[in-house]
Amino acid sequence: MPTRPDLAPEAGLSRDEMEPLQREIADAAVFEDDVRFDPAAITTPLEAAASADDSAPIVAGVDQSFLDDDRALSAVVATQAGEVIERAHAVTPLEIPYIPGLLAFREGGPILAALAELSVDPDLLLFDGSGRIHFRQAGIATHVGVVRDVPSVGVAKSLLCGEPTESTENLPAGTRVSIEANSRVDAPDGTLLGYAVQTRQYDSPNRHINPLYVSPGHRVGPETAADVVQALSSQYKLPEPVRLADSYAEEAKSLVE
DNA sequence: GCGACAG
DNA sequence: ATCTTGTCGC
Repeated sequence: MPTRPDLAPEAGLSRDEMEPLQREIADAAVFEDDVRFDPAAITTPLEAAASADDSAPIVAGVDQSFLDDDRALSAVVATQAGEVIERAHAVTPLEIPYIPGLLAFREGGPILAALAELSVDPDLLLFDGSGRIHFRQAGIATHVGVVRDVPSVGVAKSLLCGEPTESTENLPAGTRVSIEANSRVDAPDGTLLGYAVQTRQYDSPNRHINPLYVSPGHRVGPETAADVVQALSSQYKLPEPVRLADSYAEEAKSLVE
């Protein structure tokens, strides 16, 4: 499967050009497993401690922080068998504001720049944001996954669109609820877009934690996407590579001016 | 016109 | 996303 630099998310396009481009992305995307590694081999440090795998899949988390009103810092943290093997970041100017549905055009440039700084090549990319759970089935995880032709997963903290098939209030840890397409999504009603995944939950009856909204980016099906996120979320709500990218995005600010 | 809306 | 006080629970 080829990379698609021609479909890169460029800020500078008009809105009337962005949306058709997203439909092309969705057409090029593969929303089922097409990976060259064993998803079951993705582990957390503790589980992997026994064997310091050189052959374990490389999973990278990606996240952004902001320096000004007009510069983004994108951070990538690559992990293997639960250990950090490389970190990279890039600072680029922000060209457009945040618009729901068009996030990839705001943050895609910085992300591609940070990925270019990475020397290892990841087997799987985890993004802070949606994949197929998107109006045109082309969230930032899908867009970057297709452009780079790397398996990817979207991990969002809130739901952009789509409809949970049952209540997602106070789900027990380890459970998931289907998210299906509704009228706001460019797919037949009822299409499985992803899952609300409860990676952590409090024991107490009052306070509770909201689920993550996990969806295929590219070359990963919804079940595998949810499985991988659960496998990588041991101690905290967010999967470890995303959490690490989150804190590195903050930490790397001091390395800039 | 009104509501919904990742980061 | 970012800012920031207050509150809950272990």
